[in-house]
Amino acid sequence: MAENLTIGSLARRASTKVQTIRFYEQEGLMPPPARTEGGQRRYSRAHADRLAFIRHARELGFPLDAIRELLNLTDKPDQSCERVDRVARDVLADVEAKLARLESLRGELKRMIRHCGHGRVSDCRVIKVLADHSHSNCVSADHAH
Amino acid sequence: MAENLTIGSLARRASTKVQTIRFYEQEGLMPPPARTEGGQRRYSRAHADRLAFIRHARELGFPLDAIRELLNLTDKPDQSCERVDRVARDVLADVEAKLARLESLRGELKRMIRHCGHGRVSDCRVIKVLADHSHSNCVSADHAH
DNA sequence: CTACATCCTACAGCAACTATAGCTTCAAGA
DNA sequence: TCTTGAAGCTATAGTTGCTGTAGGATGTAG
Repeated sequence: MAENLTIGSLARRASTKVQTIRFYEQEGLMPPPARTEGGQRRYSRAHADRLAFIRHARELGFPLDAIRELLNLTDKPDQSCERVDRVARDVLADVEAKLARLESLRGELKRMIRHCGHGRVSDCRVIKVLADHSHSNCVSADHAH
Repeated sequence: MAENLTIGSLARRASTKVQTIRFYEQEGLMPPPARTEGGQRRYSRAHADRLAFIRHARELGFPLDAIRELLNLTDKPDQSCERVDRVARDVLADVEAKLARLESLRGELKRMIRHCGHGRVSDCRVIKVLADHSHSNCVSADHAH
């Protein structure tokens, strides 16, 4: 069951766009499926599973290169999963770095907005902070000079 | 003082690349500067200030379109700064949305890595979670079906 | 006056898709 | 069987915000 899926129904199942699936094929992440006589793609269950794997990894922030590596590793099930662990840890480190940066941005944005005088542009605190960053207004450390 | 800056020295002051400045000019964010007879750009203090404004806003996560709007608003200093406030709040909302998403990703990645058995790929928990998302392993709500 | 850093334009490339144009195929109803 | 309309096909360009490169011109210090 669920053999011979068209690209459209596969896309609906995976909550992706048709073009994304073709893009993954072009990038070597999805193997080329069977074709009808007229040249249309027909997918098997294995394809659907692979696409689900890719999408879930993408949702977790894995870049396509990392996913490619994970997919290669699953083809060698007897290896140690050290590399898999490594890839996942790299993604986690990346996510944590982004979090730290965004948290500091949030702080500065909130401060900026809180001090907005709601008057005229010429007195606007938001504009002043953006203009005078190097002089005084910026407290956060991660992008000071 | 600080008139007639070359593009290179302006870039050094603003911690940007030369190409980035040319890119901002092309995008209409930086006004075209004076040129020498030979065609090289020479920048004034006003240019340096404007570039600093752009860079600081970028560091805070403002997209170029938003920066364009802010720059237009600073040319009309008598208007209410309501729009400025709005732009800043939009950026903050965007930052907070990204934070929420990354926090949930971090949780799932950590759980995944913690459960990795450090054995063979065929038993790897990380791979299993990525493959079986739809079935059971995923607890987070924001991307469950 | 020569050497060398810096400048110029124009264009390609990055990530990960997304959208469009212009055409063909498939499947279901009459 | 024929027709119609949805969905498929390829190829290419666009998105964001730059960054890098090629191939040449300019500016300035010694």
